[in-house]
Amino acid sequence: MKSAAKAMQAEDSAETSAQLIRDSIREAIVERRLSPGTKLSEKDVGNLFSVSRTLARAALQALSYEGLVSVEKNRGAFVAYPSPDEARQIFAARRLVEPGILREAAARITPGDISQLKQLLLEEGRLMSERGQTARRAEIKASGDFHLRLAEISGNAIMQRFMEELVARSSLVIALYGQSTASSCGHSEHGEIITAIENNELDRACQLMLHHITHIETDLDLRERKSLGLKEAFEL
Amino acid sequence: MKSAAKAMQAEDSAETSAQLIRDSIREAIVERRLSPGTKLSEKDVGNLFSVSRTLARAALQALSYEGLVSVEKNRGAFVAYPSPDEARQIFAARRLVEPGILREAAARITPGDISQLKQLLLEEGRLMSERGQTARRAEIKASGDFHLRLAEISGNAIMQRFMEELVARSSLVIALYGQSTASSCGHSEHGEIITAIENNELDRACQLMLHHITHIETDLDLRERKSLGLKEAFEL
DNA sequence: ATGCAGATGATCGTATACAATTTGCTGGCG
DNA sequence: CGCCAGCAAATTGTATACGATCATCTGCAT
Repeated sequence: MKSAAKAMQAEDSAETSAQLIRDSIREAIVERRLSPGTKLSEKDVGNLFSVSRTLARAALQALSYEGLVSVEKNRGAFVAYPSPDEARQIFAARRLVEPGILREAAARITPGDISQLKQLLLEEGRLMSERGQTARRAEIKASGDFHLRLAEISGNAIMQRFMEELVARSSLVIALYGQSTASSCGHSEHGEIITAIENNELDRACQLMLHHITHIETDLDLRERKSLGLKEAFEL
Repeated sequence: MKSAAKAMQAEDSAETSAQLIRDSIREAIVERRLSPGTKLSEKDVGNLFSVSRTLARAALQALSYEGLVSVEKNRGAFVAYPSPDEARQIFAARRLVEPGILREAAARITPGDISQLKQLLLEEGRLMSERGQTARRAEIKASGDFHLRLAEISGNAIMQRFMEELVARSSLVIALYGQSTASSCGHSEHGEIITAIENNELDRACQLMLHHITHIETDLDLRERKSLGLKEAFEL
């Protein structure tokens, strides 16, 4: 397999410090430890990770390219506060790409992949029944990982990166507009998709995926929340 | 229309210097004034734009997130040199998303959009018949703009940005592996797609789009070129 | 002559310093 | 009493400086 190449490349690039900080902050955002709109000052970030503003700034810039933080000139960086319209676009994008990814993945999937996905599902179910914030966070992550794993199986690194961005931003949207305190993702729907793939019912799997994404979106209340600044109030 | 909101936001963000540099370099890459593999040292870039290494570095970082330059730790930044496999993934991604974008665009397209697209086509045709490097460059840009304009019409900013990345990287791939010295994009195919949209033959338009993308890819010779370092020779 | 070791130069990685801009406060004026 | 001008503090924008890493070249030993 390609583990050799990957290891080589990893050893080579060696995750520069700024990337580590970026990953930490991203994880915090996706797991909802950081709320949308929170200010991320360069100094604070730098102090928090014991680096200079230079690296903090680089990390924040990187996150802004992923749409997870928005940097405003001369004002600073903030955890992104996606507008309802942005939220709709995110889910529209997922509806657009995920069936295609699913098809590619189904064409390349191995029995090993399937059992791995099932195990992921089990883990997800276990977390759902647990109580507590940490379990909730882990559940959020796990439910996203299902979609990410599918993208990985598809073998297209570009689509995989794009999906990572979409899933991360989806988590932000759900944090903002989600109502059902319960699971963000219909857990059972993931299972149905897997069995559809197993049975080679590709069209049905795609249908299920579409419904699944729409289902997540339906559980949102896409009304303008808070007033993240008068600016936005007049933009729309 | 939304020009007011856009102007407001533009006035607000005001394109920081690093972004201007990034845009300049990206344009140079897409128009093939910069060849894949060319070294972009921070000092040189800084001198060229009369800024410090700080800003040059930021611009190069940004371009690396778009996949147009690759930065190697402690070695520097280079214009990306996509591998054949990467090239295939880029076109696979386009086949995956462009039909969907086309559908969205067709649902929202206005007569004004259509005439604008046709005008773009005319311009493209005019450039095709011209000689000279500058005409060739303009043609490359115009043929990409067709796809970009479609994404813009679709009204999904996220997909639009993704398409911008894909089109830019496609240009790099064609620069590397393209054989037909002639047009990168079958010009006539763009026209057929538009007429299909006009006639509400949506399925046919998508089919044409898929063939079009595949046609571009077919005109490539996806064999390893040059030897961008023995490193890569052993990675695969 | 060939091959390895150490020095040298260039380039990147990171921190710090200074300039520019914004924000919030304070004080005077209508 | 409210409002605007102007100052002060904080934050970002950019440049420069220093340390670390890598590439190249020289010179000695084999």
